[in-house]
Amino acid sequence: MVETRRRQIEAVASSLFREQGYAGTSVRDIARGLAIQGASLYAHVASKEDVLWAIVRRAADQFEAAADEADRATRGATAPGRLEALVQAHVGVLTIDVGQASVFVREWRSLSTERRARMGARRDAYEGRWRALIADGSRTGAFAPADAPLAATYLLTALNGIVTWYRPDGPLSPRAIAAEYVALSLRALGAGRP
Amino acid sequence: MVETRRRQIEAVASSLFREQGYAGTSVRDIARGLAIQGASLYAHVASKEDVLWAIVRRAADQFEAAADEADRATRGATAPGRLEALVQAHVGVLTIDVGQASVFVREWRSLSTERRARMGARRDAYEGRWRALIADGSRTGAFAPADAPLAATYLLTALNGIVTWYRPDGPLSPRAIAAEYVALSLRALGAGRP
DNA sequence: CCTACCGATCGGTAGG
DNA sequence: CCTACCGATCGGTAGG
Repeated sequence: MVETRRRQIEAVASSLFREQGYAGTSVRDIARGLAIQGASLYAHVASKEDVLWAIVRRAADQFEAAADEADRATRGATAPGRLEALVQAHVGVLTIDVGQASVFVREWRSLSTERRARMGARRDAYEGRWRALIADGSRTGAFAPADAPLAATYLLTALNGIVTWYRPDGPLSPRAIAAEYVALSLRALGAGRP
Repeated sequence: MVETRRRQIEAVASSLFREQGYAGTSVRDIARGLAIQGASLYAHVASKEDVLWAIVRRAADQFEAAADEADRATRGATAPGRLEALVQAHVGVLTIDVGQASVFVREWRSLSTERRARMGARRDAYEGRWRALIADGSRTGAFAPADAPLAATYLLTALNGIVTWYRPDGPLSPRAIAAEYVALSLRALGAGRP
């Protein structure tokens, strides 16, 4: 099960990168989590950075796919309704694998220059969806007039902050968090409940 | 000027820690920024972690002092008025030295176990001020009923996100950012302008 | 603040 | 996936 082993490596690496950062985690730390020797890891991966890259790419895929699905499910709805779906989608991906999400949010800057630039572009495009939706809602009067790019950044950093405190065994379920964060975000934009 | 040299070291270290993280920054990186040899740094500091500790402590001092001042200046005011002052104070400290603030927000977890625990307690007490103010405003009806701890976390992570994108030479002044973030935060809590 | 140096650890390779 | 190993770099010390 080559693919399964890769996933195990990435799962162990995700949680270590979340706890200690990419630079603060050694290849031997990751190997220890799999009960193998450090050098044995290279039977499965080409480099430490490849592991980071795989994690960050998969996370980006999931955020984009969830946003696509939210867009599709709310086509034609009002801006607040579409934003609600987008927030729920984002919180869902953040909480379903908080290690992976944390690496996407905080560790992508440790990528090599070229990969960092490519992922930066993807991240910017993703944030652009939020900017566009907020600008659209401001135009139609559904949201209070605001600096759409700044409001998008405000919302996204508030949401992404979830990776710093969320624990699956904590008192708040992902659904409860999403519900509160939807309410806070819609109000921040000056909209009532959709 | 022993004290001045320490400050120079901490300034260089702050911006490197912000860009590369604590673990991703070597003692020699810091020394290079001061045009001295790596080993020469130890004429001024006891360890790499002492530099991190000094930066994080100073930042904590400044956030607490700014919040004290905001509290004092708005004693007796409504919860929205007091929150406005608190947001302005927080954004002020974040932007006046974004390198230092970034280390406070993101790198404090790299402290040794004991120091990390001490700083965690200080950070929690600071967040407690926000929780208390939000709970107070919810009680008096100035804010929409909400989970006060969760709302405080939402606001603070949105604000702290400023360290990931703010540049002093960027298009938005600290005052402009603070004004927008006050409006977003008050609306998130269900309050109009104070 | 410098030179010279220390043991430990880093990411990674060779060859099974 | 293991053993054995590589050169480079790490934080830090000794002794000026």
